[in-house]
Amino acid sequence: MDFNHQQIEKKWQEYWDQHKTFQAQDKSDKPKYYALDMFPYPSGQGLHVGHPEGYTATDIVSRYKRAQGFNVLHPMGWDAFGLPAEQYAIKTGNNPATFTNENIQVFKKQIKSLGFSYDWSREINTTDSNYYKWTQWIFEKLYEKGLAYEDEIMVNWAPDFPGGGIVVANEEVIDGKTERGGYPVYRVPMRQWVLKITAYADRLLDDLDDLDWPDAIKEQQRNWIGRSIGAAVVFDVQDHANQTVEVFSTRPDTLFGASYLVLAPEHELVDHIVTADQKAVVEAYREKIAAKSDLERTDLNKEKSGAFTGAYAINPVNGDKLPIWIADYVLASYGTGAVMGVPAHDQRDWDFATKFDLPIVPVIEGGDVTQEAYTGDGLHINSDFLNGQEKQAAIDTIIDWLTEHKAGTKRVNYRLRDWIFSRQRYWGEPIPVIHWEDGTQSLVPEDELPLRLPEMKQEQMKPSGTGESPLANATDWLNVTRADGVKGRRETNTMPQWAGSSWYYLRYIDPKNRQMLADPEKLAYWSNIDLYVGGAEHAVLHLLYARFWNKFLYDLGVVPDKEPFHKLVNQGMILGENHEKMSKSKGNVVNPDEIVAEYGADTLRIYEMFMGPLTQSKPWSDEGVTGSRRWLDRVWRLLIDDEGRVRDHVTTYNDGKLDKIYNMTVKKVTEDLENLRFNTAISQLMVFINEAYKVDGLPIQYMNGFVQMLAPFAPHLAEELWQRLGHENQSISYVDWPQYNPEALVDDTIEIIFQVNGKVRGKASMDRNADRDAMIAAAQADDNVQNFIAGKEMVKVIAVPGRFVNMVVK
RNA sequence: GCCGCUGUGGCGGAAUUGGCAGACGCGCUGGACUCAAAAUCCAGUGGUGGUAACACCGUGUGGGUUCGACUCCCACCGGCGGCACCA
Repeated sequence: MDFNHQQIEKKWQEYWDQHKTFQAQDKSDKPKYYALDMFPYPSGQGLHVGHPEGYTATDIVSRYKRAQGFNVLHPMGWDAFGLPAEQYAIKTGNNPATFTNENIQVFKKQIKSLGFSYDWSREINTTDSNYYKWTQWIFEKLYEKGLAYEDEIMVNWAPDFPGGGIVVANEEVIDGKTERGGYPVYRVPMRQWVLKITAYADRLLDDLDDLDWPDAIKEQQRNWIGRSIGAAVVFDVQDHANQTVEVFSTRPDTLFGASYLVLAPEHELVDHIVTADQKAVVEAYREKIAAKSDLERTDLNKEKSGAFTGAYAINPVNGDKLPIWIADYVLASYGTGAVMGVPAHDQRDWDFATKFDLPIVPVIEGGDVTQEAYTGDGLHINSDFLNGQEKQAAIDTIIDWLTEHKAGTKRVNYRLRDWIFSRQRYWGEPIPVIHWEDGTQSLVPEDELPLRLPEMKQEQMKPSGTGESPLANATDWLNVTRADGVKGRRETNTMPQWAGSSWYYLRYIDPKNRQMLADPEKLAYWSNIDLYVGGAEHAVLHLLYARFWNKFLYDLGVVPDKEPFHKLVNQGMILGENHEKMSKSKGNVVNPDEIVAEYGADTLRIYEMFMGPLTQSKPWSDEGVTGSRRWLDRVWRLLIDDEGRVRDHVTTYNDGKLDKIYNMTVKKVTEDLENLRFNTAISQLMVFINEAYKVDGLPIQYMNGFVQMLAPFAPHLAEELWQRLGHENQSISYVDWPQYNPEALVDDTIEIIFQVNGKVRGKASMDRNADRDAMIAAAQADDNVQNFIAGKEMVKVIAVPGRFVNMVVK
């Protein structure tokens, strides 16, 4: 008879709840282990089969670590601010808070049905004012340190976004479109809140080296930060004695090859230097550019464009007159917003110079600059004092020269921009700032935090579409008066969804603390996170922002570690049966609730872990699910008879037949768990069960050990078996992990492979201590080996005792 | 275009430091049980040839290093992901 998963799973989930089995201890002599999942956004869609994959992985590790004697912190919470709830609220008239809480309840029920060993007493919710009080507190600290500021900057404006136009961060723009929904993004100047993540650029880059993270993610962060080292070079402008143009170049050694300068169209100098006869051309060009979205400026428009300002700059190194152009291939937001055009040695400049017929002067030997730019190394030519030098030497020389002549300096630039932090939305943390009518600005005092979101009606929640936030409609909340009678208006923008998730891992450590973000002693005990599992899609959003906030909090002395997540693992995606990404439109979506109802949570857990390596994407298979259930039934039947009693062949007598396979299994499963190789661990458990079916007597000791090893994977079934095997009133969760006896793994005889010219021609069972000569003799005596060596000249014999003999013949 | 990952049976995937390729599971085939079916248990299952022993071929393609290569090196092809005028 098969086991009744519905009954067993309900029973043990209730047991765990009632006994608070998985509550982490705040104070303990045990070593700690902190296993964290990326907390979900509780969407109305409910759980997806991708969620349980990462959650099962951390749950297995958590259960394994508890059995190893660790005090384990394994929490779960809700990243519950976000646009979908607000859009739904606007559409239906629901309150986003109510709606969000309903979604959370659905998610929680689904997650609980999978039997994860979360410490639910530490559950957090980013939309809870007791939580976002501290999100606001961190913002205030950033503000006080000058790292949160308001500025008129070029922002990413997505006017078509559902529910009204919105500003998004650079990290949220993919191919000139919004990361969510794919709406076109335009660069427009707006007054917005910005966090100075660039102040941490070097540390964010350098500290990546010590992290145990997937290379792909580290590489993405490195690219995103994009540090480049070069020089700033200052050019005087002809006929404008008080104007200079500063350019940034990673190749200052090519300065003698500069034939023009290019400013970004938005560069402030343009208006000052443009000549009367070029003014119309420049203005027309700027208008054309302004109407383009980012996508049109990059992807769809590889052809260079630009306009001549009529002005000339003076090359500091040789006094040459260089025409100053504007062109949109130069970005206002990077470097100084101006470049020197060296067409001979930069492909972009070459394209531009070719189009506008500007001179191309080679200054490095090599390549054919009439065909394309030459970017390789070589000896400098046409370069006065740099002639004959190679690239690096020339760079050093020119930087010295520029510094000495006050015409430039060494300079480091980053691709990383400051984090655009304000959103024109209702459903987010209010930014705790007040704008006073006397023109000053102040923070909401710390003792007045949290600054709660006001309740709003459906129609008030709609953004105006002009960039004004809906909170501007909350008149009672909006207006404040100071003790001295000065009137003020609250900041109406809210924080982006990434705010709450940038520090949530800290709050689990002390979730109910009203005095501080978290108790320093508790932080010291639990830091750092030992294992963090989540999807790779957060490579440069959540993971970069969280590192930034952690470093800031570290500088404040609030957190003890300079990095939040020492070990990060990205689970692969679970694809549909047709090997494509699951999506409603493709009709290949699997609902975990159905699997749990029909086959049980243990089956889903085993199946998702057995599919393949955690980090790899792999397709779903309904037949694979039934196979996993079949195996659990097979385990059950091995031990339990039709009446629900332990079978007679489970015995205290050990005939030794399972000694080797049992000890091998303990060894392999333990090692695999340490390395998150869940698929091969399960496969080893299967091998053990196959062997157990072949013998007459099942030693109770081995069956206990097996059930313990099964417990992290299939906890409900394992608890039930554990109880039936005679362990009444005891959860398996804290029973010591089984040990193996290395001696049991060693056989007296070993199979030795006989090779001829590297090909296997025979094998024989030999004493494990057989020496080289004995092995070679045995090989030569083998009939089939004889067929291949007879009459041939023996060139060489390689023999590794205990393994193989290889005879090389000619 | 640049960077990272990846390519193994019909399918998902195994394979310490280079040392028996295909563990385990799915699927399929056969057998046992059954009046029969399902379920279960047992066995087989990379291809070709052979009754068999065994032989030859085989880890994306082509070369190389080695006694020996899925594993290391070079070149190329396909798939996935990221970045993409960042000077």
